[in-house]
Amino acid sequence: MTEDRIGQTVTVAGWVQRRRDHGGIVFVDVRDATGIVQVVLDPTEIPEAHRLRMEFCVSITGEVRARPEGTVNPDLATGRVEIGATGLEVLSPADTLPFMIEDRVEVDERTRLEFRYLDLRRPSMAANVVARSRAIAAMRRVMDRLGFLEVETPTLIVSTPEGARDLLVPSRLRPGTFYALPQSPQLFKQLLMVAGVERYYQVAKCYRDEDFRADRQIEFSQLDLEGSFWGREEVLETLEEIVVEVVRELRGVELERPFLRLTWQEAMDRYGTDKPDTRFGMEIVDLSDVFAETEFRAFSATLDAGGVVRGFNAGGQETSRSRLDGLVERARELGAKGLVWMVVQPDATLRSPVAKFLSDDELAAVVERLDARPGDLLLVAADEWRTAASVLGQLRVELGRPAGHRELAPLFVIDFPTFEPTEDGGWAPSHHPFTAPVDVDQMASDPEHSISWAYDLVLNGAELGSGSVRIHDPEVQAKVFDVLGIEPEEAERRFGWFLRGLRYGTPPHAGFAIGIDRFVSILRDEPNIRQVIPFPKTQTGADPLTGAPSAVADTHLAELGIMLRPGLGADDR
RNA sequence: GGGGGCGUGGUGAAGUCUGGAGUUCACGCCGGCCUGUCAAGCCGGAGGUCGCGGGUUCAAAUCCCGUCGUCCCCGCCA
Repeated sequence: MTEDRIGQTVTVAGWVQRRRDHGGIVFVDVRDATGIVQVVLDPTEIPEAHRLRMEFCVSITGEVRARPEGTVNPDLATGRVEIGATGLEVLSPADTLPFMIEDRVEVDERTRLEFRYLDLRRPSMAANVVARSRAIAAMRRVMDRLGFLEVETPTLIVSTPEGARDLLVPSRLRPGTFYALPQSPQLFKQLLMVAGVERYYQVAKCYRDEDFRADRQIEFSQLDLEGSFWGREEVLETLEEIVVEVVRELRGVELERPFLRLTWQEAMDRYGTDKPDTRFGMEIVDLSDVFAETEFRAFSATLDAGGVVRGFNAGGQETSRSRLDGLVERARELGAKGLVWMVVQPDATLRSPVAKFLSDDELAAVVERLDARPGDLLLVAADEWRTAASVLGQLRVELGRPAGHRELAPLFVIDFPTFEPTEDGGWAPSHHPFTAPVDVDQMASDPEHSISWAYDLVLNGAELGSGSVRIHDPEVQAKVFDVLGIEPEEAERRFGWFLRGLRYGTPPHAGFAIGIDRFVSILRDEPNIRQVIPFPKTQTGADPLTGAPSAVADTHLAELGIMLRPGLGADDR
């Protein structure tokens, strides 16, 4: 609706974004999915103009004309023209709104979800819907270009008690038994490789019944993909193609390839996390050797016990005593035994509560290692390696993460450990039990140091997804189960249907899954994924719009052979 | 399972610390005036179980206990 339509008679249908009723003349901004245009109504010709209210759905006919001198609105794409109305039809009036359809109003999120259909009319939310669609379209475009087949897998599957809690669906035809909703299409996509599909992808809904977070919902979407005769390189190259295409589509920028790669060990050592945010420095530095001979008990005791002393330069920060005490408190919350702060003075000496316990050489070495300049705040932790890493990593992010996230820093973390220790002294898969170890013999003899062919995609410090080269040899699979303490009988009972499939000529294969909600929310600068999910749930799993989850009729339960335990609070139906 | 923030006309906020009449501001809604606005303006009006329950007090939005809802975080998320 621009100047090239001047003189044309048009009909616009949409919603009343705003009305400005001057009595003798009425201006109405009409909004549809494509934009906003100003309509001018003369109440002497169209008396109904006075009745218009926000969000009425209307159809207006009139002539497009140039706006009079001095009334052009440069903020509007259609601001040089207006429609002189000759006819007005109210297609549907609107009740008084629960909130206004504008971005600048912050509304309680529960209310937004209860009236999500109105919330989605807000420009930024409408743009999120568009962005999500375009992101998925870009993904499909790449997959199609690379010769992938989109294959659907079932959402009512067998429960495999492993990983997250399953969501269960009772079976009517087989009372007392349950389907599970898939946590991912993992095993089905591997069987598609056995089936000879070779290049598979799917935009898949996944379900994990764990507690909610800003970046976690009970149901979410993944771009799931898998390739036969593939190893890690093929997967990572494909991922780069996808990420570059989606970022180009949503941000209009061209990411550099190849993406940065860090091994898991490097990521943990330098950033204290397996999902580093590399948009800023403040890298963590090992100081253990600096304090190898230290007199300072807190450090020497930790080192003697096999721990580490590490720190990072937080740069220029507010260094009031209360702030510094707060950081120490925060470190304790995060599990550290303590935290040592040092503030670099103008003469390059260090102000620190522990300075008097440290030698001049040690202090000088710290300044040098951390490249410290006057005004810098240095944070040092002495602890068991993993604790030191996670505490410093968390503090680094809290002190350094840039506001907003316009920059994009994608990277791959590779060479994940195959296992992580469990509380009872055993081993749990750090990715999943179908992940191929790099060295099978070492995996069996030294599980602690075994590296697997697992990798993550990280964007701005958020885990966008993970994948791995899979085990295609039943012998290797059996050895992994052995390390995990899963007896062959148990493996057969839980995964037999899948393991049988591996015994009929399984091609080597590898794959990945990208979290679509997280990806789009980062590219849209949204602080949580609910903003890019049209109908999300609250932190307690409720949908304020529909009232889900709800109690159901006793007759319905009886049909399923289900009797509820008393006192669950859901029996007030 | 645990820690923290928030809950006040339809919406957003102030008032809560330090108890004293449901008080205030902006938007919306209703009525009136108004022919060039674009967050229109001006005048008038309606609209409340201060989330809910209990307690302390002469008196509770305010203090205490409990509970519900919501958000953030830890645990959890192969």
